Amino acid sequence: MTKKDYSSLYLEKQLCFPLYAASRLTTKIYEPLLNALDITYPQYLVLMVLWQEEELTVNEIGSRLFLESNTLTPLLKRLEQKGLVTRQRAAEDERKVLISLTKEGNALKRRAVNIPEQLIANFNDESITEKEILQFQTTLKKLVGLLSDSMKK
Amino acid sequence: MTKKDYSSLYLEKQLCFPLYAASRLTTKIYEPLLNALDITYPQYLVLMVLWQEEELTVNEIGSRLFLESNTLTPLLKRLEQKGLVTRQRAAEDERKVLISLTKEGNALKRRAVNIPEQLIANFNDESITEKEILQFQTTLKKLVGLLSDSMKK
DNA sequence: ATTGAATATTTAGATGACCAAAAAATAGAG
DNA sequence: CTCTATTTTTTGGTCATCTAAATATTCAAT
Repeated sequence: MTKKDYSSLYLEKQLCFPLYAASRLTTKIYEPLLNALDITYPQYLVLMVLWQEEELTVNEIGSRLFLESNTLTPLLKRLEQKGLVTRQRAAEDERKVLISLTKEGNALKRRAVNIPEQLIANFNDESITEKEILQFQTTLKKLVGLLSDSMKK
Repeated sequence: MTKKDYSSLYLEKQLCFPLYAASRLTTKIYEPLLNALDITYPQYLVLMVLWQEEELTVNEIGSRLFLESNTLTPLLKRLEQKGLVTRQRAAEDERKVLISLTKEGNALKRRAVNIPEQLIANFNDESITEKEILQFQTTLKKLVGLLSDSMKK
């Protein structure tokens, strides 16, 4: 009786677990900076989309973040309550809900603009080179593209 | 009046957003396979830890997955309800709760062992080479190590 | 015009992740 | 030995994510 090889099930061998861990840990790193703006990380993502495009429907925001409208609806309501966005049915097609930045939502952009550099400042670590990070980012984006394509099927 | 540069806030420039997207998308890819075993992705992670170590305290599981006990407690209760693990106070230190696999929990390992290869089979894509994935995995692990170190401070 | 399919959003219910605080047990200092 | 501090887990509350189902609007075909 030979023992079966279960090494494929080791956490260290998998890609998915470190992705899951890295995602949660990076979100945590953002937290103190986002607390200062009184927003959460997913809310920050939605705002980043809107800072680029001003007015979008719920689904349009979702397609950029790979989120469905049922996740976004309550999140957007919270952003509306904070006075950062408005939600109104589109006149030309009342199925759609247009999300727009308020003046306050737009103003928050100026307070957020320093966040990326503040994070990078925490990471002047010699063990990972700039070049390695860029390569990593390239593969990561490819991976996201592949995964999202394979979801559509 | 010159316009401020907000390009640092573009989603594409950041590392955190694609990590977040990749994590969620990979979890989704696992879903149909895990549904067949009647477990969720975080439950699968806990089981993978236990398949390697048989019996651990709540905190010991948490340290491997970067999760706190307040996240694990309800999750472990659900695994207990499914009959996959047992939870009992340690005799030598009754503050600790020992989590052990049941016979069923151990048996599930045999049904899970094919999951990794089934996933890889979906990904015979030419746009990413094996070598690139290995490099990616290396950097990802380094990143997780850095992030978790920086949390401890 | 009316019916039926497709599209867009919302709601409901379950799980999970996080913080803060409480509860329970142990360890340590005097 | 007792009191306080520490460790470990649980509880309660909020937000986020997912599936499935409900609602409302638009479009297409007859």
